[in-house]
Amino acid sequence: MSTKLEGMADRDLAGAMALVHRESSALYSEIARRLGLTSQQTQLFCVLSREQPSFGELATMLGCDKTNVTGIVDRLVRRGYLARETDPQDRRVSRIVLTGEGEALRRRIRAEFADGVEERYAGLSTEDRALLVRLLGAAKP
Amino acid sequence: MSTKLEGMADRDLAGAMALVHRESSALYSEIARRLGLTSQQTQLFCVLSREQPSFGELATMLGCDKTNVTGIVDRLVRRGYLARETDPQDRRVSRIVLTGEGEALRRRIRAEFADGVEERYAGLSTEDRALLVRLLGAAKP
DNA sequence: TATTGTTATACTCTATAACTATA
DNA sequence: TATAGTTATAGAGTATAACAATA
Repeated sequence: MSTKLEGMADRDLAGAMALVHRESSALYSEIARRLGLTSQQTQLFCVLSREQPSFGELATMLGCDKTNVTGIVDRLVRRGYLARETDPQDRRVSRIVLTGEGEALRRRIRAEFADGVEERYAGLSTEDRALLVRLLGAAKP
Repeated sequence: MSTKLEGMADRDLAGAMALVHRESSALYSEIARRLGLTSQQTQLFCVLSREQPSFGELATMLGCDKTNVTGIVDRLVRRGYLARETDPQDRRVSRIVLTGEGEALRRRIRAEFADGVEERYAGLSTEDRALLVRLLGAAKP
């Protein structure tokens, strides 16, 4: 494949990252279309875990302003996937909670995303895949 | 749909990919804000090379519908970064051309993206970085 | 006073369908 | 007829600023 330049490693890494980003975006879009969601909604389900983030925390996770989260969550509340819960510790904060339907959808989205990634990297051995995970996770902020 | 997890490697890889995707999205947003652009516009400059893609080709590269490209390009034409050129071979197709200003901006954006990636993976040795590039590029479609 | 989530505004991105001009 | 790009439309995402409730 591409044992390309060795003085251009950073440029190569940036290019590889840009490509990976486009591939993941395409995967999110594909899953979204299949499930009648938007790409952003799909990504929201991917960052949600069982813990219940506040609107501010979710904004940070999604990398967008908190004002956007209100709208995105609203539409998913209207469709029955999410609910708001006031934090008893601090009544200013609302926590985002998955409904039963929401949890089922979340599982399906994550499984489909994992399938897409699996298909993309099917050519790698188990060891190489573990190595890739390690390298990607290295020196995380 | 697919063979489930052997261990948790696939889940881990998917999680790592989702994280990398969010990080790159954040990087694009940050560069965009710094330069007074949108995230999409920034990504457009990152996929543009010296070759001059048609609107359809650019739509494929960006992973969006061709109808969107018209608007995105329009706004960048209005700001003096891009121009349209009718393909003499087939007068139906328009090719997107970088102006001088556009080429300068493209270089700056790619450099800033590369800087961001470099900073993120500063903890990796040169060898590990080359390995990462190789693993990411493996078995590409 | 500071913070959390919301609303208002204005603009951009998005997909679908219908249109035009070329082929 | 088929294709490339455009326009029209409607909805969703985006950031900024101003606001209400709570701390």
